[in-house]
Amino acid sequence: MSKELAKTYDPKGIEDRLYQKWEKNGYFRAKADKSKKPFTIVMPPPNITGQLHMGHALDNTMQDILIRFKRMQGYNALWQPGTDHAAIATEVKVIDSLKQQGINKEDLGREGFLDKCWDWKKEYGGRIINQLKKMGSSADWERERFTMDEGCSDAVLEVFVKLYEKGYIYKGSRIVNWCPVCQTSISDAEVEHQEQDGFFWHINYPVAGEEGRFVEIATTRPETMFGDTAVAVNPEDERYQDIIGKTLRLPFVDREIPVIADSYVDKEFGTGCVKITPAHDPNDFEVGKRHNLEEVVVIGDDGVMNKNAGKFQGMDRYECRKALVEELKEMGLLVKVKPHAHNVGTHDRCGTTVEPMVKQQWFVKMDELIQPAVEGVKNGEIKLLPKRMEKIYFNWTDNIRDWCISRQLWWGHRIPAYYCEACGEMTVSKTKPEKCPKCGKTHLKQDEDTLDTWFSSALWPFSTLGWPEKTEDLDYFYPTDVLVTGYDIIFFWVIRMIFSGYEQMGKAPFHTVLFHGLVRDSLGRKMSKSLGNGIDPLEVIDKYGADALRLTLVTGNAPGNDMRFYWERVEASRNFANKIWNASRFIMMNMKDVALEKPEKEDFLAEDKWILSKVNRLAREMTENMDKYELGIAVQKVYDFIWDEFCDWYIEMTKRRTYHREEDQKSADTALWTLNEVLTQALKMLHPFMPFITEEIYCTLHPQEETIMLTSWPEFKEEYNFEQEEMEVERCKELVKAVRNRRSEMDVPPSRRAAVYIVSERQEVRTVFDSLRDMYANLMGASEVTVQNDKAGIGEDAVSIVIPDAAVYIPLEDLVDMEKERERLTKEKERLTKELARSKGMLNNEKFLSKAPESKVLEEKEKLAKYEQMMQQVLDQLAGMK
RNA sequence: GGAAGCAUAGCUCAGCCGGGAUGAGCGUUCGCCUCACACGCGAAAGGUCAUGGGUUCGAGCCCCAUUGCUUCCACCA
Repeated sequence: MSKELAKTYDPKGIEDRLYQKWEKNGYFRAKADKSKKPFTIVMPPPNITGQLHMGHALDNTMQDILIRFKRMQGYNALWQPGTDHAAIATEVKVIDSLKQQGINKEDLGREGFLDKCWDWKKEYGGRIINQLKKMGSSADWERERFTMDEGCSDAVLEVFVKLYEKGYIYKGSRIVNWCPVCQTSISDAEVEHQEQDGFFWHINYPVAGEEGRFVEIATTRPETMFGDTAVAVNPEDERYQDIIGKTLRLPFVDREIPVIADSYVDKEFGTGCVKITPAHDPNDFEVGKRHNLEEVVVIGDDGVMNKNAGKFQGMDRYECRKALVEELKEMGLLVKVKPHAHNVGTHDRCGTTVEPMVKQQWFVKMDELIQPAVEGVKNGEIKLLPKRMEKIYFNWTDNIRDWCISRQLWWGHRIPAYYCEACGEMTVSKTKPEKCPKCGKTHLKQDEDTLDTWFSSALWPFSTLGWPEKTEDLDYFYPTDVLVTGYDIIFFWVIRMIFSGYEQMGKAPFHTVLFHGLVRDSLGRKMSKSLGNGIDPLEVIDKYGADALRLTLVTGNAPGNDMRFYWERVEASRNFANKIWNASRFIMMNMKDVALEKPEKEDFLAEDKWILSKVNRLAREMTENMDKYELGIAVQKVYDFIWDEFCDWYIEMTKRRTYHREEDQKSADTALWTLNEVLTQALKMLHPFMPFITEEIYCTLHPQEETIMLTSWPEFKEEYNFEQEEMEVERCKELVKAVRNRRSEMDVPPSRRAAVYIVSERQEVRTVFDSLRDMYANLMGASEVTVQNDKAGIGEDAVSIVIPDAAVYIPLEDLVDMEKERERLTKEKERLTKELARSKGMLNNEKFLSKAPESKVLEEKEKLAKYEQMMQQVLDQLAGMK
């Protein structure tokens, strides 16, 4: 009936084979179908430049778990995949690779360069997709999209034009973050603040017309002084009242600049005098606007000083700083230099210090657009998990600034703005206008800039479903359900998707955002290329299999928490895979040539009902935790169930029946049926976490079945709830553990069997131990088990154990040391004395009795009775020893 | 400068509604090649739940303060 399985589980070969089967059979496909409820997740599109790392692995594992779970629950589960063009990241890579061939971007021209980018996409865009497949991801790959494919590009143009027409997108001359290396503007979200050790240079600016009088300013960036168009002091700073309105002479360039008063200046900080450089500092820019100051640009796009820097023209900004300070010193204008640690904005892609610059750029006006996104999270329409992420979210929305969306790059969606070369009129339109609407001339030129890569990702939940077309998919699958992503892109992506969803679709793009943390190394450090401490998920898969990797990533982790990843944890996961493999192998070996029929209810033994009841409740607990997105808890439960309850207890309990099938075929077959049934259910519940091994075993176990992934998720059924049998078997387990413990303590060799006497005055207790004797006797190495109501016939040389409601005696003549026995019993007595004191203390406490819930009081009373009974046993035994 | 998170067994971490620290994996010790599995089986040792207060009949869990670590945000030149 079943085929043989290898002794140890080897994921190699199995995983690829199964994945091909799944794909070929179209199990991942989701089609709009009104008769079924949809469940949708859009995959955060990985960059086409990307290589699978642990972050992707975690992200995809979580999504796949949810998708597989919902699919088994009967939902029409769509996992919508795709890749991101990753504007700047890709452009940088392509430029680098061209450089290796001695080609530069400009030589190729825009068209030629874009061809190279598309070549790159063709070559590497599929790489990460294949890597995701190695993970077992059950995304609907036939729907794979790309942020720059035709549909997504159309969506981008549509949104751009719409927002422009509503006045939400504007072009303006504003201070932006400029990366002199990448030579493009970047958004605030792309700026990373890093603490650096710098200096505070105190410089004297001579007051015009007053020989020998100076104003001392302090700056961290002296090279910007050529762009100064004022010096500001606080209007209430009494030290400088007389100088407000006077004029200073800017060293080197001999330009005259005014001293102005502005409350932005902090009297306490530095010297209280601030040089104002509107063209190169965001604050100064604002001050400049208030005071109508000129904006003098002194640093070029490449970070080199321009002609406004006088004799320093042509020098790099940092070389200039050095030379300039040197000269100021010689001129006696440098008052002092103080070390000063400060935060410097750097470009998150290349680490270059960002240069604030005044530029003509495109912006999205955020204040109104963000409102529904704020509301949606506030009123619970969108839940962020864990909830603390809401604080981070609101912190950003409360301080929202307009979004700079234009980039001076070629790879990306080109801004659909057209300029008339004759009259300069600008037209924003999805397609290039035939002629200028103002002057009618036909020479129109498109804006050179492209859009921030996140502009297109913001539309991902609906652009991938066909928007702006009114498609059936869009109608059926939107809004999507859950977004799974790292908290590191909450600003870049999550917020922008939310406001875009509300604005374009009138509905939130998803109802839940499940955040996960970072995957760190064994020392808690971020995995990074530069540290070289990263673990490659593909290497893990190669060595231990995708299931082991997935299990490791999801075990012991709560939503939003970072985790540490190291090889020992993967080994533990691999061991678990092997454990299930062998348990299954064992069951199948026993089932060989046996035709199973569902037993009658009365055929089940207590242990069968016990495990059926356990797996039944497991189904409920798993579902509850999955619904709460507590994947770590859910997987822990199925793990414990399989290893502990099922393998270590139930399989062991059934061995006597399955080994001796010839003696009692019915009993053996009932056990086999139960083993098969429970294993099948456990496999189903484990499937979302470990899809490959569960599929392989399931299909071997049920050769007539095609796949586990389309079977239904187990549900709690009252008819399989056997509380009585659970209690009885648990009682026996306690007994077994107690006996094993004693044997081990006394160094009884496992091979030595011994008689066990169980003494209890309670009839119902004796009945349990009596009737279940066959099940547990072997597990505790008993040669025979006698259950009686007194100590009659038990020799003095027996070791004793006290368990609730009973005393257990094991005659072990030669091994018994009476002194040790007494010692042990005395210790037990002490322990019980303490417990009794605690319990009595509580029950004598009037306030506990009056205020605690009744159930708790009852519980405590039961405990007390139990301890009193056990104490009695201990005292009896001590008294009986002489 | 603002905010958040974390602090529980040697290590890495779980711990739902406040009700005996209920814990897991790894590691350690002891005993086992028990006919599914040594990637295994059985047993054990190991915890002032960071510190100090408070609320409560009762606190790892709630409140306040303190310390340490981590992270995010931020235009103090």
